[in-house]
Amino acid sequence: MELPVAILQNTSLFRGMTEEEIRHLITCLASPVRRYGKGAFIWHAGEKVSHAGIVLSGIVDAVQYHDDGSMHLVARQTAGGVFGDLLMATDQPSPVSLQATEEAEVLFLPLDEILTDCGRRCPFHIRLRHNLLQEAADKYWQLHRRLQYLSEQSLRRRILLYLQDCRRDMGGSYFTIPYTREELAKFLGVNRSALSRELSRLQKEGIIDFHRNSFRILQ
Amino acid sequence: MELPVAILQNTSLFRGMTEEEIRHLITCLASPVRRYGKGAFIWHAGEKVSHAGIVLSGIVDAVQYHDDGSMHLVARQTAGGVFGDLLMATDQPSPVSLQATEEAEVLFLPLDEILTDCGRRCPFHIRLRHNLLQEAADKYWQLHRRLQYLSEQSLRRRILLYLQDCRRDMGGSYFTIPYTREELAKFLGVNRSALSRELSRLQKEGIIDFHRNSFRILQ
DNA sequence: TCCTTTCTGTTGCCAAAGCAACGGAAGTAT
DNA sequence: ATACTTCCGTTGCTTTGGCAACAGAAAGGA
Repeated sequence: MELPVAILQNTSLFRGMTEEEIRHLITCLASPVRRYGKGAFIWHAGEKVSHAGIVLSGIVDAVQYHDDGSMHLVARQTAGGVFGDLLMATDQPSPVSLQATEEAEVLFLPLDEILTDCGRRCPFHIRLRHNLLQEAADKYWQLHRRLQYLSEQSLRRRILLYLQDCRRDMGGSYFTIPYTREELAKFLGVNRSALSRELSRLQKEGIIDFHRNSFRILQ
Repeated sequence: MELPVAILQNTSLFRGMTEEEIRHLITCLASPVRRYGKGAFIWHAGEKVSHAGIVLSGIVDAVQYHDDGSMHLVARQTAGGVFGDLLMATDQPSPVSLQATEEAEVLFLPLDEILTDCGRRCPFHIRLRHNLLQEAADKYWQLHRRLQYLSEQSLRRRILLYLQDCRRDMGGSYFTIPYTREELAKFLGVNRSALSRELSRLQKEGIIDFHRNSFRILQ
């Protein structure tokens, strides 16, 4: 297939490279592209992973199946998203399964080839490693932030902390959040109706203003 | 000072290298060693970080100071521990401060030199990069696991999930946990007395057995 | 050994939040 | 326009777990 190099330029791993450099690199790495049907598993939980994947099209989810049969969405990647970067680097078996929630095309990058110098001394190889490390670090701090929300003891403080972070990230007094109420409740680890109730209280008390997904912090 | 290469051999970053290789590498990287007095700050929150640090002696804590003046311990490293690995890799300013809780000696490794080939083509340079990525990934999944505890809605399930993981990690029906009650409560994000109460209930119901830090899961 | 400090378990009270159920609003397909 | 589905706010009831205070056990120092 024809590689959509334009998509790759906007991925975290290939950021800052020219189309030509990316083509060169993918040749160096001998990266295969695979297609997965809707619902197909890319890796199962418990396996060891040796590649990272870049989603070229479709949706790839990291999911966790619990003992009681319930399943939990850990992360979702769409076109341009990277997965497996934090799995291939560890010796541990994967705690999550990777599944194509919609039919998906994936470009795989083998860890060994990323780390090793390919012998042609491509300078973007260094850049790739830097980008990979950055991707891992960014994901770490993202998780760290979520952990801070869950560490707040009161629902009110969870909400306010989250909204303040949102405002800071998006800059501007009005901002929108990327979740439905149900999703936000799950993200903050609380009951949906309790979340709605507390949001209403905050609005009554003049601390925030909101409608649906649009929010504003008043004080 | 004389570098304690023996300590370094047991660190995650230099794992799998001979003493000689480590010496060579440290020369390559031109890694400085610094000493910090008790309470001294290594980095302040908000700064950008360009080095990782290996603790040679003493204690280095990653802490977070809240608006209300309270402070929160995020991570602690003692001799052989690595910090800053996940800070230097991101463009974001550091969300935590690094502080020497006890007088400490630290070996610093500059990110640029880790990523770049030093020109002498040392093969352990590759190994170092691999170890660094692995360290980052391991820390990520550790955080992920903690997040799973906090995502459990009931105290009972948090406790059981944690204890089951402990048993799995330590292998054997009896196991000990590395926290006091107070610390465990904070780790699981619950009130200490509520934790004690639930532990007692679990014991009364014959689900677990414990005394102080020694635990056993009965069913 | 004795004193002091820290750690742990226990209990009563109460507020915060989970749960379930309902109804209206918004969005989508026919 | 209508029917249907999803999303959101509201409310009453109930439970969980936070909080405070106390007492006994363990640990550490003089």
